[in-house]
Amino acid sequence: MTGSKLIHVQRGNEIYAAGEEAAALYKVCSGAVILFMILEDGRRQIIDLAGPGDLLHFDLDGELDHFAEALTETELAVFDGASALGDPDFLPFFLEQTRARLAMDRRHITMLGRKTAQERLADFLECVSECLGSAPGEIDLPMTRQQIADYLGLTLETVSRIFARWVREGRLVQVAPGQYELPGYGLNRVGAAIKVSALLAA
Amino acid sequence: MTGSKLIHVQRGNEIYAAGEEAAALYKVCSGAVILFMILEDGRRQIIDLAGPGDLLHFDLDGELDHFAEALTETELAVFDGASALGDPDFLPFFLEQTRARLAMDRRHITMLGRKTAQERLADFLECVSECLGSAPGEIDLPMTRQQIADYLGLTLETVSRIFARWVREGRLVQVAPGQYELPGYGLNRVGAAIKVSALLAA
DNA sequence: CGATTTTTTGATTTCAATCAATGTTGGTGG
DNA sequence: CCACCAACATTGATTGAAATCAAAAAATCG
Repeated sequence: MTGSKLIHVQRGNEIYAAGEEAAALYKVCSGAVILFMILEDGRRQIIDLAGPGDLLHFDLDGELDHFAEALTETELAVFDGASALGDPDFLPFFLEQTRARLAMDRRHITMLGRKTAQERLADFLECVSECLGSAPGEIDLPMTRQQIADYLGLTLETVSRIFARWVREGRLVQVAPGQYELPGYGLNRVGAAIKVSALLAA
Repeated sequence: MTGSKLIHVQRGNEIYAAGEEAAALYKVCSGAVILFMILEDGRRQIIDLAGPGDLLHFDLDGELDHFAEALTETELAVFDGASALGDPDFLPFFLEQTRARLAMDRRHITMLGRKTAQERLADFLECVSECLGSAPGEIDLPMTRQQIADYLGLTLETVSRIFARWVREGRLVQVAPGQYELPGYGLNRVGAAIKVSALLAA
């Protein structure tokens, strides 16, 4: 990336805050980032997860309307958006990123508006396994119950209960803290997608 | 718009469907459009409202993932996105539109994930009064209860009950079918924004 | 190892969904 | 013009999924 500099952010640290002037664009090189909004009374909603290759926001000026925080130790390329858009190589990447982010957000809206707690968590695990890319059938979850709940529009207790139920019913195996596995996945490793539907089956 | 043609769509008619190849971009000239997704079992979520000046989608190729339908009689400019992006006047407009749409979607996510039914409806009325621009303090609502519910992630009964309660409590006045007014608005017409907070006050 | 954070689990409540009529409105044709 | 019909909206009774309240248990960290 021309004219970019690299920064490191530790787990849990803020990258930018709502209200800050949008001065730079950020691209994730390694690690994972959560983007979120906070209501006046403290209610929090995580908007998006960003992994390697993703841009965090697309604002070239004005105030940012959301917060960004490192979920794990994260390396970011920081650069000036206005000048980068002059680069003919950068523009298609920028457009594709915004398009992809809009598609993610549309899915997120549909999930929050119309899906049950269990469906949301299943969708989320599928999304995480793609997005933060672990081996197929395995899920690497560097998030607390509260963070998952804030992404899904639920409470941490509800998230905890659903995990507990799936593990109790043998639909999900916890191999380590923050690491889960879908049992019997070896049998149907047809594609890359995790068969999260198995989590919901009656 | 260079190389564009105008089309008319009647209220309730489909503009495009999910699964269609993204061949053209659409800009609303007059009227209003809803964008929505439908789950396999028929649950529907309205993603966005588009009014005059708005682009409906931003996909230059690939399959569209959502539906677009005219809410009122609508006039649309249809044009080729790929060639329009070559136009140096068009690019900034396109970028600003995607940015604005992302901001709307983030607010929508936060609303669906973290707000109560009443807060959602109040937010929605505020959004509609800006977006489909009626006079300040007045709200023009060309949508059925079901459509409002599908935007807010609620049922039509819940939406109906909240309207009924606000009208009963004198927080909202129905001047005509689909037309509401905030009473006492003349006193605080400080800015352009409707004081929806009055709807929620204890 | 102690202290703090995070997670689990249980009991109870609550908001909105669901189920079920009834009432309105607007368009159409007699 | 009015009667009829089909959408659309309201209202009530009841249920239900997830939130809230409240401890205990487990994991993480210095």
